[in-house]
Amino acid sequence: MMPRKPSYDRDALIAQARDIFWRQGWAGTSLKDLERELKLKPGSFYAAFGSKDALYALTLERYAQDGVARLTALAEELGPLAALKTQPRIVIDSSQMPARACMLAKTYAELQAKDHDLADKAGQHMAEMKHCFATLFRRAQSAGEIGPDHDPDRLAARYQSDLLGLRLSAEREDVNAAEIAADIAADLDRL
Amino acid sequence: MMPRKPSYDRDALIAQARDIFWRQGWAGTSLKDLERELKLKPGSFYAAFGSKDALYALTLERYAQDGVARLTALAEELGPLAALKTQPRIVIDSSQMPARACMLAKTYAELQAKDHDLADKAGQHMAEMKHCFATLFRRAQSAGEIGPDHDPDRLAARYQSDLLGLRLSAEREDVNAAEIAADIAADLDRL
DNA sequence: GTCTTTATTGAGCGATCACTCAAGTATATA
DNA sequence: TATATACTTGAGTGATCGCTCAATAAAGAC
Repeated sequence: MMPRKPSYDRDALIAQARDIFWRQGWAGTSLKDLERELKLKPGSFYAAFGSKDALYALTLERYAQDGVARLTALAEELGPLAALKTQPRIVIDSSQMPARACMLAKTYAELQAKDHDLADKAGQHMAEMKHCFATLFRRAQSAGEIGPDHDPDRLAARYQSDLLGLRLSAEREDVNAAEIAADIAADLDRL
Repeated sequence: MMPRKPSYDRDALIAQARDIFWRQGWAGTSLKDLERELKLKPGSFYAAFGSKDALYALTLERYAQDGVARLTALAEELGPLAALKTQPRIVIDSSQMPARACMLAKTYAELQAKDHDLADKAGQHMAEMKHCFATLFRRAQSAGEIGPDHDPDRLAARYQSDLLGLRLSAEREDVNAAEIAADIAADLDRL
C-alpha cells in the first residue's frame, strides 16, 4: 500500500539550494537559511537530503552537469573555436545567475585547506570542465581553426584559468569585465 | 608610573594570523584556532585586537602592503615590464607561502554576498593592486617596452584577472601552473 | 619594599550551529 | 471507511560560535 508523496519538487529544491550555496558559500549558508528559502522544516530537510553536505554535493553535480551541457550545446551550434570565444561573454553576461564567480572555484577555495570532501568533489568537476575545454581545442585544431603547434591540454588549462580570473573579476564593481572577456576571446584568434 | 608591557610581539601575531586566515578563510577560522596558534587566551586576544573582524582587517592590510612592497621592489630591480613578467612565476613558486591563491580574492569571494565590511576592504586593496599594475604598464609604455596603442588600465585589469586565475589554478593538483605562468609572461612580450 | 597599573587567565555568557525525533497529519490501498 | 505508510512539524539536542569579565599575576614608579 502506497502512502502519500512528498509535496515538494526535489529537483527544483536542488536547483534553488545550488543558487544559495553558489552565492553564499558553504559556511556562509546555514540550515536556517536553507529551511527558510526551500520552505522545509528540519525533519523534511533531513528526510529529503540527509545532511547539508549531501545536499551541497548534489548542487555541485547539478552545477557541473549544466555547465558541460551548456558548453556542449554551444559547440554544437557554433563549432568548437567559436564556442570557446563566446563562453567568456556568456559567463559574465547572464544576469539571471546568482553569482558571476564559478561555484566550483569558490567551493574549492573555501574548503580545500580543511581537506573537506566537497573540495575534492569540486576539484574533480573542475577537471571535467578542463577536459571539455581540451576536447574543444583539439577539435578546433583538427578543423584547422587554430595552428597545429599548440598543446590542447595546455591551452585548456590556460583558458580555464583565464575564465576563473574573469569570473572572479566580474564580481567587482571597479573592473570592466566585458573588456577582459573580449581580450580573452581575442587571444584565441592569435593561435 | 608605567606598568608591565605585553609579552607578545603584536606585529608577529598579525603576520601569523594573516597566514591562518589566508589558508582557512574567515568562517573557516575560529577563535579557538587563533587562540591555540597565537597562544593567546580570549582575554588577551580581545585586549590586543578587539575582535576577530578587527584582526582580520589588520591582516588584510598587512597582506596588501607586503604585496605592493614586493612588486615595487621587483620593478626597482628589473624595470616595469620585467617585473610584470616575473610576478606570475613568483606568486606560484614561493613554497613558504601559506596558500597559492590571493587572500584578497578569497576574502572577497567568501564575504561579498553578505555585504561584509571585510569584503569591501579586500576589494579596495585589490583596486590598489590593480592601480600598481597600471602604473607599471604605463611606465613600460613610456620606456617603449610595449606598444603605444595599449590602454594601461585595461592591460592592468586583464593582467590582474590572469593572476587571480593563475593563483587559484595553482592550488589544484591537476594543473601545471608553471606552464600557465609562462604563457601569461609570454603574452606580455607580444604587446 | 609598597603601590599603581596593566597583562594574563579561564570559566562561562547568550546565540547559533547542524541535526534528531516523537507526535501529528495526509494519502493511497484495501 | 478503515488501515497502513510515509510525510510534516517544531521543540529540543549537545556542540561550538564569538566574546566578556572578575580574579590573579607581574612589572615599572616611588
